[in-house]
Amino acid sequence: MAKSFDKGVNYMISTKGRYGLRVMIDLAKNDNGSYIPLKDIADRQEISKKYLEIIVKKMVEGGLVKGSSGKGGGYKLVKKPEKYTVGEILTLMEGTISSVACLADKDYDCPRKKKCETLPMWKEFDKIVHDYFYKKKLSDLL
Amino acid sequence: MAKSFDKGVNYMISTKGRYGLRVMIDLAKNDNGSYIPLKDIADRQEISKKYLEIIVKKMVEGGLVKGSSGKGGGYKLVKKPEKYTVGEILTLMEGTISSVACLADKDYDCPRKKKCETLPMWKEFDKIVHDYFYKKKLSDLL
DNA sequence: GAAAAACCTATTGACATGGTAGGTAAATGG
DNA sequence: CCATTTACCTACCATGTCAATAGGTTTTTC
Repeated sequence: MAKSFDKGVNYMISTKGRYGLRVMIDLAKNDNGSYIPLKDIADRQEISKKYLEIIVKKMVEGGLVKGSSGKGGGYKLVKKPEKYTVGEILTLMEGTISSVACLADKDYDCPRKKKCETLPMWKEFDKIVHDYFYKKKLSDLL
Repeated sequence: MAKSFDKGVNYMISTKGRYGLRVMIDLAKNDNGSYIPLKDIADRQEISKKYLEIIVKKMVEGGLVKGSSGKGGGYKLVKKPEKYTVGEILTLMEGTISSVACLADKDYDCPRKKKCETLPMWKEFDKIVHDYFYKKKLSDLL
């Protein structure tokens, strides 16, 4: 199941974000009111159920979805698809969506910020990224 | 010199890209026709010279700058600042600028591409990123 | 009470990141 | 010609993430 092209290199969005988003889409598309078992999602999405457990755990902790144990259990969305932004999903899964370390931690105060020639560009770019993903709704992907 | 906030997390742009860009800017700003020693750049940029060696090596290999050994040696740009795009610099330093693995390798042919609900978004986003960084020139940062 | 499901804990190998250390080769100025 | 300056080269390191796999426990329903 491992994708070799996914290894090593540092992408902005890892499998956590990509798979997480696909789980959300799957939950939205297959919503019938009751809980959807992870096995079904794993089968449809062709992702190992075991790995998805890790992904979905984060989504439960982050309040994106809720789970129910036992027979007839599974996962479901807590809001309507149009109420989720792709940005909030990716931020939860990736930790941050910032392109550079300097901007990811709001508390970090760079001593070079006054004279840094690149900071304005990173800020501008970060805003573009942020705007793109937070304007996009989960419902836009269905 | 190590920045704790820079560790572990996967940012789109690592120190290689950020420092590399700052070296380029430094070379552009301090261009007087002759070679600029790495020590001077390291001092001005407050980055360890040893680490910068690794960064600059990539830039030489990639043809962004040229170096000259011996006394009076150092590095210089091979083109005028307005002839460099930020995109080409970052792509060289980071390997790729693609946000997701699926799109980074042009030869990779995803078996799910037909039914993937997220692929169009990644493509759209990648284009935004690409356009942003390739329209921006090194000279825009001086 | 069996089955189905989430949930929990641990481990793994490979690799990137962000450096450090120490040495060799080349070119110049005096 | 030789000391100095500089790039250039090779190796190493600790830490952490990534992308999983493995196996067990709890919860719930039929």
